[in-house]
Amino acid sequence: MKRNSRLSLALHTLGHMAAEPDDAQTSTEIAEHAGTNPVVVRRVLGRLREAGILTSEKGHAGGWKLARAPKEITLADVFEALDEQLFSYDDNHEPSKCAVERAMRQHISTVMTDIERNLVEQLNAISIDEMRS
Amino acid sequence: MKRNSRLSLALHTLGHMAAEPDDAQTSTEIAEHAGTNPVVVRRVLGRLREAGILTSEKGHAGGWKLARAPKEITLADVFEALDEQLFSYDDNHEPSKCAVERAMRQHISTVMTDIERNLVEQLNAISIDEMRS
DNA sequence: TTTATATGTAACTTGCATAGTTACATTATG
DNA sequence: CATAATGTAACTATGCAAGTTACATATAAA
Repeated sequence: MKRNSRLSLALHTLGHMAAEPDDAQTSTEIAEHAGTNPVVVRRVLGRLREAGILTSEKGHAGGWKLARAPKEITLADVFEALDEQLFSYDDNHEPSKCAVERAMRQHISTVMTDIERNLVEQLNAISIDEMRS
Repeated sequence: MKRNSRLSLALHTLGHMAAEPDDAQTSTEIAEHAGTNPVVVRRVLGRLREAGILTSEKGHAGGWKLARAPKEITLADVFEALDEQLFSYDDNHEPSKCAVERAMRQHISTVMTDIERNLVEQLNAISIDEMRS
């Protein structure tokens, strides 16, 4: 697997779960289907659980399930749960002493914030359920 | 320096150049001001040169200059020159045998393309010149 | 109550992208 | 010719995410 495949893995898995919301799936099953490792699956799905999108049960007959109806889970929910940085611009700078640099950052930041709001709006309009077809 | 600072370095440098478009700056000067290394500067600015945004001259009294007026250089030009991946979603997959996965990818791709067009449009409306203040 | 089977998670390895560095060839100016 | 700049190859250092191993914990079934 390459980099930044968390979103990919999450959506793929949620897509399958949306088709059969009552069947629990184990991380081993999910990992085999997705061509990765059970621990990686648990790490990614763990974030979705923390966000209230999935539930997990330990032990015999345990596994992972949707925490609510597929129609009630939007793409924006998933993005936020994974804490995906949508843009590659590095925003974690300490304050610069250079006025030019500060001005540039400010401008970029404004544009990015604007675009991000726009994106989240669009992502919120799409549920996992309607993404399967 | 951390990761993905190419855009940051490029904009910062272009900002200064826009203020004094006729003064050539050496990669050593630029590196010192930006707190990095001359070779790194040459690598990043080299991309801007390939894109026709900057020119460079070797030898005594050489250095880097804007290739055209600051008003004619947009944020979109810079983004494209640096080949920045705007979104973190990994799109470089081989075709999947799983229909659910293909459907998810298709949906995401549609949303991303839409957002990206929107972003480029906004970036094209902002020139380096007007970003200084 | 024991056994099998799941998650949760820490600790480590691996792979890859980027920054940083060193060294040197090339080129242009004075 | 000496100086000072870019251009670039080759290497090291760093950081991050995926992948792996190992094991503690929890739960269901035998």
